[in-house]
Amino acid sequence: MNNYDHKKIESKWQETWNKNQTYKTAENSDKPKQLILDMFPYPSGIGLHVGHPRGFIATDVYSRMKRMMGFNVLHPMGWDAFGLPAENFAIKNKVHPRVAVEKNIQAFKDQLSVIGFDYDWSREINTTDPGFYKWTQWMFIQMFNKGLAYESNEPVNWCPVDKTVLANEDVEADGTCERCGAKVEKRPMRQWVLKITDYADRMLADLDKLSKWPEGVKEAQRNWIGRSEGSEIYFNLKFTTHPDWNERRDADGNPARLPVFTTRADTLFGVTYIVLAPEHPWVTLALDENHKDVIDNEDEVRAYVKQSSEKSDIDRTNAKKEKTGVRIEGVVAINPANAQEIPVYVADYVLANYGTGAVMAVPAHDERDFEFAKKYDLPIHEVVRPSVVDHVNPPRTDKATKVRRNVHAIVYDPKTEKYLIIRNSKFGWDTVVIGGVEEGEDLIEAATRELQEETGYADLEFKRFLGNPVQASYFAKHKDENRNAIASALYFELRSDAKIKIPTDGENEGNENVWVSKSEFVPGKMVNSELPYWLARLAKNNDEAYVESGILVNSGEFDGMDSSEARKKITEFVGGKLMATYRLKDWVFSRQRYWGEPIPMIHCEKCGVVPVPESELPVMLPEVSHYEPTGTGESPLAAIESWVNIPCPKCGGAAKRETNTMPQWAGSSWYYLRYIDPHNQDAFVDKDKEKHWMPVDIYSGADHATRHLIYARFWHKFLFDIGAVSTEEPFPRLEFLGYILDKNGKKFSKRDGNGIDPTDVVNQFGADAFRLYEMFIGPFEQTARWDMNGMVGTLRFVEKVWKISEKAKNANGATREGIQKLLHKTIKKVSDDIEGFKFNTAVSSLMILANEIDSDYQISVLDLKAFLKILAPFAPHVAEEIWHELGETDSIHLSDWPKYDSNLVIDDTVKLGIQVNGKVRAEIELAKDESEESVREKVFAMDEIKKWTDGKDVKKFIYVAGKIISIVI
RNA sequence: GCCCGGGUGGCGAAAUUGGUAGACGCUAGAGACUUAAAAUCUCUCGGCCGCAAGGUCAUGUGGGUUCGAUUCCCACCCCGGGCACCA
Repeated sequence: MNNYDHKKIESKWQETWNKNQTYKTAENSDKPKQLILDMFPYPSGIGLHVGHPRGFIATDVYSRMKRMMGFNVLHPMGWDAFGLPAENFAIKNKVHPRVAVEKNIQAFKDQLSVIGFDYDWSREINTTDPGFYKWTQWMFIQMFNKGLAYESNEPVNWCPVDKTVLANEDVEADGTCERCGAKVEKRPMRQWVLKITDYADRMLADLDKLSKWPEGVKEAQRNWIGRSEGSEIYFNLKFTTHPDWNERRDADGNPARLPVFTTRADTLFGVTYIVLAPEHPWVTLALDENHKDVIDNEDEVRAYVKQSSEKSDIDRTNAKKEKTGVRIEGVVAINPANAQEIPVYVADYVLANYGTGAVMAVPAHDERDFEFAKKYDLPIHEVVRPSVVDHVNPPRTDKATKVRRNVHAIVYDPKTEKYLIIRNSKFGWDTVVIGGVEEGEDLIEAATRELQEETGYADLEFKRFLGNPVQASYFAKHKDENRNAIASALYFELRSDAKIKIPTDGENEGNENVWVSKSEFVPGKMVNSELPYWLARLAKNNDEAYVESGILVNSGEFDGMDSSEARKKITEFVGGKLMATYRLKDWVFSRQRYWGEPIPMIHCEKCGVVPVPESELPVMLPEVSHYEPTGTGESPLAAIESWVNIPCPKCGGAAKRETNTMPQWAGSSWYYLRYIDPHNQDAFVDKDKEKHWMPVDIYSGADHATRHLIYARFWHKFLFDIGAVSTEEPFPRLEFLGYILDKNGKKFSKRDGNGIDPTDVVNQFGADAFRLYEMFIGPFEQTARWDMNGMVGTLRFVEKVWKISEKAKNANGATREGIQKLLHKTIKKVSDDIEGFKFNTAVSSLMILANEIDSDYQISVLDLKAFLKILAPFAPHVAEEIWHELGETDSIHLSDWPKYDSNLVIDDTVKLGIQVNGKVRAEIELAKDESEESVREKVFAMDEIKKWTDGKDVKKFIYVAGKIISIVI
């Protein structure tokens, strides 16, 4: 054997594998299947950097192992090539997008080819291929036929730079375009929209079944779908200036009424006004030319609506901004719970596209309403009382409950900055001064009296109440009854130390006045369960809404009811309905750009919207002279009259093609299915083949939690519903790939010029060392930093493998027991680690084994081959080369995965640490199943142990076989 | 603000999920080989005390449970990500 020369062996084997079709997926096979999938790349003009192959190498390793384990493996690759970046690249470089994409794909393939992947290239797909997008269009028509694709004229996100509409998912949280960073505007425009919200509940519920998805991705999807349960409640309107309007009825015979969505129907009695979004249909109606007489301050309202329409979304949705609004004069709403007449406002803190675009405002129990009410001086009515259950003496279910009024006196001494508490030595507790309110007493009198009786302090100044009462439930032992204490807190400051004398027996027995600092004046150190509320109100000066659940008050017959029960009961009571609403919006599906799938629809003057007949698919993307966006809301396709104007397929009359195209996410929503049957002309996938290969066994890729993975799940569920696929979820196991950053923790970017071309690294270190390093760099799902120094380590490892193979081959001896055992342990570990996507520790264990072999080369050729086999997925070229050097003629990658001998994996003896009082003091080698008696004897005979135990009492001797020995003295 | 992740040597990280913390790799230092350098090989490498044996502190911070805690519980701090005027 010569010296290790990666250039020679890598190109040799890549050519051989190609020639022999080593990795071709069998069309008919008795073997069990594995569909191992990467998120297919977007062939950008910049090319790949070292971060991209990480995921591809991982699935390559995984698929190679599975193939050797006897699976029929489908590990395909393809291109997601429609969409804005490809088009923008093409415009900038003055080439046709198709030409640019072809060039980019070739560049990507060149970069990938040197790494030595096991793709079956005969199944390559490309979303811009008419044979592919024919089916994307076909699926769109199926959605249209099921009513899931519809036209809408709602205001949509418009990117002024890319000159196209964006889906909500394409807009960043700060209101900028995800692609170009421009501020996104709202424009009313005719759009195709997919009714993804119809699937919201199922997508949410089925997340729970995806046990092999990272929790974070599922959580992001839950947030994105944003289901909240609540009630729709109807507020009738009363027109005060123009009562004739009160007689009007809608189509269902209802009077004018406003539906509102709320999650807090329990606070209905606390509603003090109604707020409508500026875009609310009722506001639009009232401002309409034809309804001039409905409200009194039309001009003012119109001005406000105009003003907020001119605000950007970012300004509109900034919670920190001060709230504004205008009262609509001449109309009031009727609270259905108590028939109270309440004012109606229009304010832009209410969003038109969430819920019903109208809210019932409960300033006492909602922060936003509270802020608005304070500003416009609207009433604040408490209807939910905070409620605590005493953690020391919780109420008993078998006892009667009595209600009692309490006062809590919070006393502060500004001079010492301390608080007064009572420390009771008899019961061992600290408490604030507490007392009952007696007949005919007000709260201040009661608190002042209690302070004097219990502490003697007589010169106190009452400052203020700490908000509304809090209810505390507890069991009062001395009275053998449950108590609901309605406690009010009163805040006092100490004026002077003047005291009166108090008796120290009776009720005061064991009591002692103590002044404590703020840090001790906290729940946990003191028994009062209400204390957190008092402290918060002390800090916030009572200037806060209580937004939690509690016990209802001031709510008529619902007083005393728990919030959660009241939500249902009050909704029923006022004839509302329980329902859920979603943050998720329907998917805006059209783009006013050239480089996308034409939407296969025809607009006929007579028949309306008619889908292109399926026999005429695909609707080919026509050639145009200008593919730059027009900016008018029409795509460049609209300019080609010969293409646009066609006879209606239904009536033969004059009709026009739809000129919008689909978004980039269309093809990627189902591409994985096409790999199964990529050349099928009659169906997007043959049904039997689909049944055989689906679901995808492993889906690996970067963070697309809220875009691709939402769309693809929705799309797949639709295909399932029309019987086109056999599973409800496409990807039962998702492996989330961490990014690779540069040495300084920065993302690789064209602008920073910090990209590292994998081809350069492969040229220098070889594909095998590169692959090993990409796997060794850290946990697969974790972000990693690229360090060229690390490449040295894996290259040394490959060279070591080369060296030990040659030495072992020449030695041609038997395997030493130590190596034998380690080999079998390593087989187990590598198998388990690859299965669990823990590639970094798999590589590490291979290194450990190589080091062990390197110590004396006492390994048989047979065992050496087993080592090569488990190395082969990571370093396919060098493993193949040595394999053939050892006389094999078939590919190592088609050989069988070694099995480990379970007897060899377990050690007969084991080294245990010996702890004395929790500290490791010595180490001992014992038989695996050594008896406790013999262990005890051996341990206490050891000098290192005698040193610690001599002359001491051994209180405890713990021996956990195979784990630890622990001595307590 | 709410919800997910995460915090371990100079660095990337391990640790059989309660049992000897720091495997494996990088960097650094010392040495061998060499005319020299590179490559390679050997040794050292968490902090502090010590010539050493050894001791002691140490897995973001502070408490707790336990014979024993990186792992479990409570409180808090920091970093990354998702959502956020969502009623």
